Amino acid sequence: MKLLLNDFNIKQLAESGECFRWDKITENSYRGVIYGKVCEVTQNKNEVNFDGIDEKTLKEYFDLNRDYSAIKAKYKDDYVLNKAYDFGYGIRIMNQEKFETLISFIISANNNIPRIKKSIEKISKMYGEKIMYKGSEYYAFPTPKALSMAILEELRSCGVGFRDKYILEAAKKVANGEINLSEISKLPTEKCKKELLKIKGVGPKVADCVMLFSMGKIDAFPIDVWIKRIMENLYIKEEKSLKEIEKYAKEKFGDYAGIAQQYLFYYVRENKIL
DNA sequence: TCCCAGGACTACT
DNA sequence: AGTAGTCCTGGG
Repeated sequence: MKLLLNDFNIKQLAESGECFRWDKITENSYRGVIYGKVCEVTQNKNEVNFDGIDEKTLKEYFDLNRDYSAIKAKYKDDYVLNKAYDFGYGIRIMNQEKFETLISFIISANNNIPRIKKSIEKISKMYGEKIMYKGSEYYAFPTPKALSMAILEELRSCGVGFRDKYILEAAKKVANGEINLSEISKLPTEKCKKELLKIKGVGPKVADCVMLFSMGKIDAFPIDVWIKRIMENLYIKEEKSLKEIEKYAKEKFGDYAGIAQQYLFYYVRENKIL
């Protein structure tokens, strides 16, 4: 299926750090394992070809119904943000699967992106279903039930380290219904966050990432070390606590704080500024 | 060898 | 309420 898209760049998305299951195939094509299927995206300028996934799912996953240019235009007086928008052109806030996002960001704590990706691949291979695509094997991210039956030592062998117990506990809670992620996602952002924080291994940053990248809560503003640095150095001009930075960001960026966050993050990280 | 990585938990005030 | 110390792991 071919679509003409503005504000879409699969390369930027795949490397943005909000998703972990996209890999480069050629210079302009990427493959991702999403919603239990393999999706191949080939892009030439604004002409984007999708294979493997239906249009409805794609529009949901890539947030294609949102007008990013209109949102960016609201902040045209913000010099830093505009630099970030230009640099990260094509980044969007995706709607990924909730359970996968929860586990992925539990793994992300005090970790780095290459290792996070490696761990998720291993977990999928060990507990997920095999998918064949163009003659290659891929593995879907496991269901809560499948992952809840994992053995701790096995999980540890996926390179997740001390997070093994958090992953297993979270999977069990989702599998037995103690936590219902889709119900939680219907709550307003602050209440939703409160529920997510009940899960061990989920702190403020991870909860915000889960809400932003899988629950459509684009006002969520995850604060990692990079975002802390950029906010303190380029906006607030002094050191602040995480709570104060969050308050400042939500006042400054409003309902679209999460979108601003994602561009700012990509901008500072890729340029290694600050 | 030590240090760090998109934090969170624990154990203290 | 707020804050040091500690934590798997592997790449530099």
